[in-house]
Amino acid sequence: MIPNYKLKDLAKMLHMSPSTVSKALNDYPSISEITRQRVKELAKKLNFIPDQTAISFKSKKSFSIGVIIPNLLDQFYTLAVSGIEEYAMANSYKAIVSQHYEDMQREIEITEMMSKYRVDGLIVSITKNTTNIDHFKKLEAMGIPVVYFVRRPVDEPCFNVTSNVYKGTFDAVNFLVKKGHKRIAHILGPQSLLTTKERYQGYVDGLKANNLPLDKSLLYSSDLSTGSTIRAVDKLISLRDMPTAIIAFKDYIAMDAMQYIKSLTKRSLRKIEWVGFGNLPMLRYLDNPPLASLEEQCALIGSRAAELLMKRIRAEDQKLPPESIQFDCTLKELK
Amino acid sequence: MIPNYKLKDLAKMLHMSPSTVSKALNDYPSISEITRQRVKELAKKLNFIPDQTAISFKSKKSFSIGVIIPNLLDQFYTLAVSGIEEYAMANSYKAIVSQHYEDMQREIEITEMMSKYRVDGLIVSITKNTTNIDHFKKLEAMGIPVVYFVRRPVDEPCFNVTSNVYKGTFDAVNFLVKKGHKRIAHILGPQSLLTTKERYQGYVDGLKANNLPLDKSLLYSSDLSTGSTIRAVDKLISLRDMPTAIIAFKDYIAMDAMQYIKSLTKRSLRKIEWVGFGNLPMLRYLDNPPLASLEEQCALIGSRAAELLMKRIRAEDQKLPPESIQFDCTLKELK
DNA sequence: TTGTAGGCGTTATCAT
DNA sequence: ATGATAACGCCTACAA
Repeated sequence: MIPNYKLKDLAKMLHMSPSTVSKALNDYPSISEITRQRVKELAKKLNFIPDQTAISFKSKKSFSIGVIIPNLLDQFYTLAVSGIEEYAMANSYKAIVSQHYEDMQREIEITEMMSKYRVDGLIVSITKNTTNIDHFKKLEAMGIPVVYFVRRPVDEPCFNVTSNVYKGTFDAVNFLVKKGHKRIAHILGPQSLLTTKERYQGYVDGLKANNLPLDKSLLYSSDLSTGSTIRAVDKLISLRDMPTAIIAFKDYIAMDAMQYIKSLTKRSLRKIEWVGFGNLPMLRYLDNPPLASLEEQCALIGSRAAELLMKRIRAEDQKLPPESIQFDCTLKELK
Repeated sequence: MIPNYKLKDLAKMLHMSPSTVSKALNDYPSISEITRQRVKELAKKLNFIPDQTAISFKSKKSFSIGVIIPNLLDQFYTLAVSGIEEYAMANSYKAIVSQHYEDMQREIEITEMMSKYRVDGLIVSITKNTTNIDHFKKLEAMGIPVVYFVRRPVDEPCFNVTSNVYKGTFDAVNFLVKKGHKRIAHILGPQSLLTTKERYQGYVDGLKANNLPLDKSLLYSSDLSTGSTIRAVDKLISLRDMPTAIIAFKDYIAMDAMQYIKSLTKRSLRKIEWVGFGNLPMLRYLDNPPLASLEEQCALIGSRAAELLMKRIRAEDQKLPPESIQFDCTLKELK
């Protein structure tokens, strides 16, 4: 059984006071080199590990950040979380991850748990149903900074890190036009999300830049569920003048849609080209991937969000002006 | 700005002592009903949140558990982590997740961080290169219980939760034999893993039960990397008497192998049937899934591991006898 | 350069 | 049934 030595124990062994030991371990300049060395040597020898709970208590910091995401099975979030964790660990912080599964009530409960845990800050990607963000505002009011990534509240200035999906969608339209497509549809994401509107605007402007008409019948929305995606696809393929290419809100929608189309007998439908968002690792396992995907910097988005949060945490109570960071998407041809 | 009320604040407002307030909030029987109510009412009104860092300090518990896994991108672990988190949260515990990416050195470092964080316990799936577990033993010696899941140390009695892959592989052989296969190969996982040996034994016994010879040339090992899997496949398909079916250590190996085979010109190879382990959600996106997969109770394995760990945490210093929990795999036909 | 003393917020023990 | 007090381990202002 390895004992848990305390400062006091080391002090006694070294015939010093606990404060001297503490200062030596924390490299206070007032401590003599020789003392510092003696202390550190013994600490190492005894495998002294300062009690983090005591340090947290004393410093009023938990050294942990909360992370709330839709779903860890979505590789976009898996990678983002990895980025967050990496950055956090490198800064002696730990991440506490939780999934809301698109349930706003759950999001609220998790947020409350996070405040009970006394996290020093929170990184969130809200649910598609999050209409109000009082729960997050409450955290901010308690002095716990919140940074959003990808999905963020509408109408509220906030700290956030996102992909430039406006430009991404714009690029996708250009790409498809160059490939000869003129009937380009777009399956939108949940209407409530800002990131849905941004893609939409990129789509509109992309068409305009190519002198293509905006045809509202080429626009359907999916709530991200497979069923909803299928309904959108059904609408699009029942058009007299079908689209020849479809830009999907994200890779998973493209995959669901393509799976569905494959299940249909009408083989010509398989000629419809797809462009998704994410360029997620799992695409490599598909026999028939989408034509292209807009690669997002998932892990980087996560780590920058963490960085931004840490900056706010370090700023303590001083109010910093909301900051938005955007990363470009890169269109990758997949076949 | 919402203030952080303390026990002392409530006490002052209620003209009571802090200890009475504390007892009331914690439902001590010695506190009168009326006092309890007055206290709770005010606490609720002021949104009083006890300082968890103080409670942790006082109680010498961090109320957090560490989780170390190979890689969050592997859906098996994603689901296991979800199970762990769910169980932890339901018990007012938080999970701190970290990935070792098969790097033993990293595993050691993470383990050390976890002890610095003073986690109350640790749940681990070791790396394929983890030859010694001194770092985990050290944690145990410090009074921090460790529970392994899926991948666990060889030669050491330990608390662990696994899938019954012996029976799973046995079932797979039976299944393939019933389908008419006689040349059944097995791509083993990393040799160091116990769970590799267990599958192997199930394979051997499965063949025996069906009066099929054990042909060592039908056995190759993959270190889980795509390259290594490809090399195993190459060996198998260059045999004069090729296998007609292959049992893969896990779904990802089957997927890598099938991708590789698809890239080859010899189309007949695509008739080789595959059986994987996991039946992971992403399989549904494959146009040509393996013939079958042995479904594992990923989330359940995670939550039971958490449950086991909590039991050990609650047992404090009393030594409990090592416990092994196994869940059956269920063979699912996928096409 | 080192030591002393007080306090962080909560809870447990003991006294009233 | 309630209150006073001490203690958890560490840090830091201040004293020596």
